[in-house]
Amino acid sequence: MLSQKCQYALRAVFELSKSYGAGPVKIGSVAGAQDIPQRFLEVILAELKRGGFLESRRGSDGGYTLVRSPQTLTVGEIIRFVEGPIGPVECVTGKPADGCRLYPGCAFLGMWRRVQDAVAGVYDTTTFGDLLESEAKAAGEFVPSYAI
Amino acid sequence: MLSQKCQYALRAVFELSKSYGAGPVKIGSVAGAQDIPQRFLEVILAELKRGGFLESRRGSDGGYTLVRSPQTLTVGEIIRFVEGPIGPVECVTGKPADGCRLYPGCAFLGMWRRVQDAVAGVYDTTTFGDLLESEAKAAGEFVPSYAI
DNA sequence: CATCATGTCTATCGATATAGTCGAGAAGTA
DNA sequence: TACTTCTCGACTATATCGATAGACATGATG
Repeated sequence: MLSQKCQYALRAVFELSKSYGAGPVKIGSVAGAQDIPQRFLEVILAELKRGGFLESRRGSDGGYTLVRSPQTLTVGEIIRFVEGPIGPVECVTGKPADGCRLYPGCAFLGMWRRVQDAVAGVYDTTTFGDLLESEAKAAGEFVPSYAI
Repeated sequence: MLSQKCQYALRAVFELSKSYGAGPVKIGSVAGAQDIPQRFLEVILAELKRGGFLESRRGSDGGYTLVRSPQTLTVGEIIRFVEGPIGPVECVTGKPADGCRLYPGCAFLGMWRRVQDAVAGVYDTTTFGDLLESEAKAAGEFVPSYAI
């Protein structure tokens, strides 16, 4: 399960993707649009900036800007930055010998790797550009039932 | 990331799979073979018993027995019992409206479901019988480097 | 029946992570 | 100057995790 913080980070980057190339977006605006506690979001955006994903400006007309194009920025990059390595168990995320006394003969290792590959495969092939498309498509398909 | 407890549970069931049909296995024996703190394992095995996965006998010659054949028992069943539903976020594990103000138009929903399907796909198609085979195979391939 | 070996139950504990808040300050803009 | 916005560091409450402890129940054995 991804942490709430990580989900907020993804939603924030997604929101900034919408305004890519259109000037800075204020924290309050992102918080409102994505339903994120503002003071918490401040912390998160500052981290993402330090990670090189965002730029910022202060003062009125200030706000945050996405550095790279949503078309090339993947969900996996953000998740790894916020959460650390992706994977179901420590044996396959970093130093494998770490405590696993059963390594490398462990019967579960193959399964863990299959899960890891499957998950990382999805996250690393999904860009924020893709997500923008998804949302546009969903909005297009959505037919409000105003008709009786 | 799966909890330590869940990994212990899987290793314990795996260990019991080895003795399926061959009488009860003591807690201490499982704990030793799989490197699990015994008092913690007691708690875990008791839960698995309550879940209907194991049977037990007390006294000397006592211990735990796997109820179903390793060939039909999947890893997914154990994980769900110990951890609850499988999935990267709450939106796709149970009641979806739970707080997600953006549901059902959420741009991430499709991705979450792809991840969930991929993960559950692996866990639900891996039986403890498969794991026994993996281990046997790994043991066969393992060539200790005694040769100079 | 006494005894020993084993599982069973309930409670507790310390450490860590999570989710979030707060106040003061720095840097832009008008 | 005054206002707006980001920035920084500290802080806190709560929950969960991983694990342990003690008392008890039950079965086998002699």
